[in-house]
Amino acid sequence: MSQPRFRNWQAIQDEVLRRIHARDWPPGHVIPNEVDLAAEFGCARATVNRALRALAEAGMLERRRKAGTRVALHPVSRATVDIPVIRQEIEDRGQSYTYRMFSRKIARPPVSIQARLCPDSPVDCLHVTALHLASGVAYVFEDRWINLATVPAAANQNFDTISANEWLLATVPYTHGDISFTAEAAAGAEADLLGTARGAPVFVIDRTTWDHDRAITTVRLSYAPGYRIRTSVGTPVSV
Amino acid sequence: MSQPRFRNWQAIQDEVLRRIHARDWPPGHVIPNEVDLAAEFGCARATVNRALRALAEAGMLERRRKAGTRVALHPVSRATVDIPVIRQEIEDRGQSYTYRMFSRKIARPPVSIQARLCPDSPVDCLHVTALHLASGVAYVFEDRWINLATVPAAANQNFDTISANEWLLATVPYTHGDISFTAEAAAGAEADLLGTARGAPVFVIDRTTWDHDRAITTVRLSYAPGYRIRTSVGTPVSV
DNA sequence: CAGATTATTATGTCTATACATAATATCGCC
DNA sequence: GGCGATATTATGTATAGACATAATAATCTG
Repeated sequence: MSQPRFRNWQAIQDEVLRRIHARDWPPGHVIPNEVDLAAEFGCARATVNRALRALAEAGMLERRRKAGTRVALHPVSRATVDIPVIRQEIEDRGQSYTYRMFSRKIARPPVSIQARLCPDSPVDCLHVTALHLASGVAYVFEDRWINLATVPAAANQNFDTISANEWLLATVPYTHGDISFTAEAAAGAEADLLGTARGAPVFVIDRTTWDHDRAITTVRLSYAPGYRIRTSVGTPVSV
Repeated sequence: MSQPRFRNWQAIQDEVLRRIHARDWPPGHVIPNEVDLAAEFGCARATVNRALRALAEAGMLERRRKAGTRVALHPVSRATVDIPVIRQEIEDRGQSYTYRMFSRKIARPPVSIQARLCPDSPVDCLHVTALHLASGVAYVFEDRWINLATVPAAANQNFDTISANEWLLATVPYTHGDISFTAEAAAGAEADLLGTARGAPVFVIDRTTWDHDRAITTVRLSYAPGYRIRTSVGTPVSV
């Protein structure tokens, strides 16, 4: 029984997926170990490892040392969402980007914001509100607090030509961030600026970013009606 | 100048990230090639490759053969969102899961659904609506069409005890899917079932899944107010 | 000089081997 | 039989070397 010899890791990945789909290896099933698979596929163990590791990252397999590799019981859909810079997002749609700042002042943030930016002791923050427009039409309203203890340089920026969104990305590197998506009712001023009725559903992205342990900024982005985040799931099978 | 010798790929990843954050390597900068970095770090090229590949997958670097590796110009936040089975999601919150089916009938879907499930020629589909409850409270309303040409077995399932969501995941493997997130106004029956006012903002997930080129199902999940998808971004630095 | 061909280069990957590490299984002891 | 020490096992990772591949740069040719 001379095997067709799977020579690259994608081919092995596809074959493993095929067996999962064909229920040769049903959910929960412990699959053969890397050495055996390498022998069966006629390749090095490192190649099998590469294929299985990729499948584990995609959520199809669960791997534990000594315990082995099993087919995931709950095949969660693991989608990767790219959240681009707003200017980029608009220009990628073939529309022209404009930007209008509405307010900019230094203040102590409300406790809800303090909890995220400076949980230990309140510090001065820069509060900026602005609107991003696509071909002249309101696209997203930005309500941002910048931690001046982490980013003192922000105090010297007036943000009337370049948005805080872009300035921060270009100036202040971050190590990690929290993001959440919700559907909320458009509040007063927000609704007016987005050109929608009060109480209309708006898609909201809340994001807080840090540089190591120091919070940089927290922002609420409320998108005009019709906004949709698209993504896809699925193992990168060469269909 | 004896280097500290970076012996594992995570250490190399951290060092590369440090240089990016420190603006030693600003956005757009072409970093040294793998051979040089391996020499500098005192490790094998494969180890450098592992570190850089991981950073490229995270969106921090852009790599092209021959052209080399450069720091990403637009550091898009690449977030991975796990979309679990609904029962799992509710039970993970420590709440009890219940399920109520509302309607189930075989019919030709409307054109908007046909476009996704059977673009070539209309086929019979199973239309199921149901409500998932967390500790007795409405959690998410499910409006699903199942392609009977792809999944004929679904016609024999009444879905009164097990939800279509779970049955499909356990029975029909899929290769890939489209997902989108929107904020929409709760429509009539939907609003009543979710226990919210009509027109109230609901978070909606639309998903269509395929097995290779054959569409399996398309579903609209509208979540009760307060629903929030959380995720995080950031390179896996060992902070 | 334009266009086609060839050389160069950096990443992509495979191999074989070795050792590290975490988790389980087993054994010996009380 | 219960419990702690030890052996075993599968994955995780590092290494040096090799060849593949894509994209660019250089060169040749009409």
